[in-house]
Amino acid sequence: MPELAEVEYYRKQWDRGLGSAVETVSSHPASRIFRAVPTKELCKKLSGALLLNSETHGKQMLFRFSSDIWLGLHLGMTGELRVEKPGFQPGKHDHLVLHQQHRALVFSDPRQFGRVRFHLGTKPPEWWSNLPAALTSSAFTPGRMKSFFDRHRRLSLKAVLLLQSGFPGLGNWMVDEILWRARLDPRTPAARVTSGESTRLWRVIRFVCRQAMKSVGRTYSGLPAGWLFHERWSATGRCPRDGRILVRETVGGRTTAWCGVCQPAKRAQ
DNA sequence: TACTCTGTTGAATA
DNA sequence: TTATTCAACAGAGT
Repeated sequence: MPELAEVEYYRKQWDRGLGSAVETVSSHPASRIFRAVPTKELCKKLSGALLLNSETHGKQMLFRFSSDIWLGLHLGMTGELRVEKPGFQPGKHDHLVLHQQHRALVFSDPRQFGRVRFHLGTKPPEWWSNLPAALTSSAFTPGRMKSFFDRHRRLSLKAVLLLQSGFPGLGNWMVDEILWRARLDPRTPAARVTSGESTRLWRVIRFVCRQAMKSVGRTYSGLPAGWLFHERWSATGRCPRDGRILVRETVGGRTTAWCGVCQPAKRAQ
């Protein structure tokens, strides 16, 4: 379940290949992750190109190569990037492998919910430039968040925060963590959030994103004790604040854990 | 063995 | 237009 910090972790895996040329490319062209991408052309173009830099935006990754080549990757649910030894033989789930002289850069995804994009041009592709404001950037303002809530008034907070068009990079556990910290019931309709709660929520979003980025890793084991994260997976998980057994229900179509005591339901008006 | 659950995106449906 | 449901896929767990 790669969310923004985990995506950042995977992006960095490929950093070891920065400045080096791709010698050959292997791929499973029929794999779903390529969607409409012309794999033949992608392999041909990337062969000989230098990996110049990379960045993440929410759950999206963009790798820039010489000769105006851009490679966009999305890990979906089970995708991962890793580095293997030179001459690596791709396994069943290794859909795209960039072979360099001293290593192989591997994109692997058993369930094929991930996605590869490909762009040629002097400027970044449109699907990259048009991404919503990053949550840790100055462009993500309380006002912007409020107007997003206004556009999705009837949706539960859980569902709204999962919308990548408003909160790029948030995933299931991060949203639960955020709502727990902001002491808001995940089922609360976006329209019922008061301006005070909204401000609090905005601060918590930035806090959780920054902390998650600081403890970048595949397992999030770097997250401080006392976070909901450590409790929310098990059926016997308890609220780190008051020790109550967490409620577990499907909200917004996703398994959600919250504390019925410190995240009280709003009464009907 | 057969079933359920996992979690993200986007298409289909309401 | 907006909200909900479901399919895509593979594997781990019961």
